Amino acid sequence: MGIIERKQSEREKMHKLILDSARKIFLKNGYEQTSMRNIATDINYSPGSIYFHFKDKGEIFKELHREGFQLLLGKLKVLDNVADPFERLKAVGRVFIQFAQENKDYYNLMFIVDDPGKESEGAGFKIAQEAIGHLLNIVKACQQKGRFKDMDAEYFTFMMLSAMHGICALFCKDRTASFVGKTNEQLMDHGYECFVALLEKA
Amino acid sequence: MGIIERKQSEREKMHKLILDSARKIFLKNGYEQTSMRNIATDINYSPGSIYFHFKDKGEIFKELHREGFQLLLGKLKVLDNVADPFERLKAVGRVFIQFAQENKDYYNLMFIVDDPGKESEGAGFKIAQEAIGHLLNIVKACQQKGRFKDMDAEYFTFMMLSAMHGICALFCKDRTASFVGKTNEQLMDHGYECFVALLEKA
DNA sequence: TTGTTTATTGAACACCGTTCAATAACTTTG
DNA sequence: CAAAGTTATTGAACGGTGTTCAATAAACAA
Repeated sequence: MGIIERKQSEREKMHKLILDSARKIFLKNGYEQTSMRNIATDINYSPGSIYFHFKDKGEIFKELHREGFQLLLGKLKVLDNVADPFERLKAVGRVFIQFAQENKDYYNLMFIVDDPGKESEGAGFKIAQEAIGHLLNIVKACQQKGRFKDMDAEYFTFMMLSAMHGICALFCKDRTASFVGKTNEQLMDHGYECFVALLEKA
Repeated sequence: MGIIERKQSEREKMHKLILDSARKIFLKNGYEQTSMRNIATDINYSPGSIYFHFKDKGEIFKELHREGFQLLLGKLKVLDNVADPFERLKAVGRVFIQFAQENKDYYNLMFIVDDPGKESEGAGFKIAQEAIGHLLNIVKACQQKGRFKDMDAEYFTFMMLSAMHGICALFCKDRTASFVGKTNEQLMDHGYECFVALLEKA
């Protein structure tokens, strides 16, 4: 019976329609500045209708949150081809920062905006953990090649992530204005190269 | 005529009353989760009255934002006694992170919550710039003693700040759950020591 | 006492996320 | 085909938000 399948596909179409509009508006105006009515108006639907397809605003957030991580992970996966683990580590940082530059709003959603749902739960948490595990493995591979031998791998990974996130977070919140005469991109790129210079001496 | 002075002092008293209540509620529930009506109720005033003393919610934010920076700067100033610039630099980071741990909500207000007012403007911006200039000077002093000689002082400062902020931002947003079996404080403290270890080798 | 400035009020406006009874559209059953 | 049932959609309504503003009270100056 192809009827329930058609029903299903129509529900999926509606799901996608809402999500596409939400993505567009979320990434333009930010999560807080986007209302359910904005989305509803955009797709010519009633506000209440969205709640038939999504439990609440946080549910839409979660889906976009996951999207963002998949996008980032996809870009990081390419680096598996880089044979030397230290080169891979440095490249991860560069790709991470580039991702933030090119997807400022996804980045906000993923790392900065308050998680409306409960933390440490759901697919979003799992995928974040996957990303961290990935980074941790690279660090350990570096150590097996003799780098960062005297460091705890987990704390070192956390520190790496913090440094990269710090750069991106200041960028996303435009807290870079105090460095006059330098563009955001200059600060981020050269700032990261400073960090890499430290790594290279360790 | 002491009358206009009394008037003035009463206006200041009211200003303080609102600010005290706002601080209490902001730092407990967060900026977004605090309403003008919450504040008004707390001090037994009408919602509209607040607008006689503050332009809008963002104006209150700005004042607390400034407070936070003054608190932080006060703690950093103590470190002027540390003679060796590199020791001073390392201590700045430790104090910064400690500040975030002890004043999570101020930290949020200062570095994470969206600035409701226009950026790069007003006293808050000036004080932030002062803090950065302070850090920059320490970095330059380190360079004069032979450290970080091959680095650009400004980019290096930005990188330092990013690393510290990254640690604190992950903490403030509880994005640390993916590191199982470690407390926030452990991650922050040991993570920072990892970073210091890098600095020491440079 | 009258006029003027200053401070306070609370209703009102336009928005928000969310709920829900009503309803329309479509599918299944009798 | 008609009745019953399921599914999707609606828009009003609820309680909340930041903010404005005419009315008002209080304190001062003339």
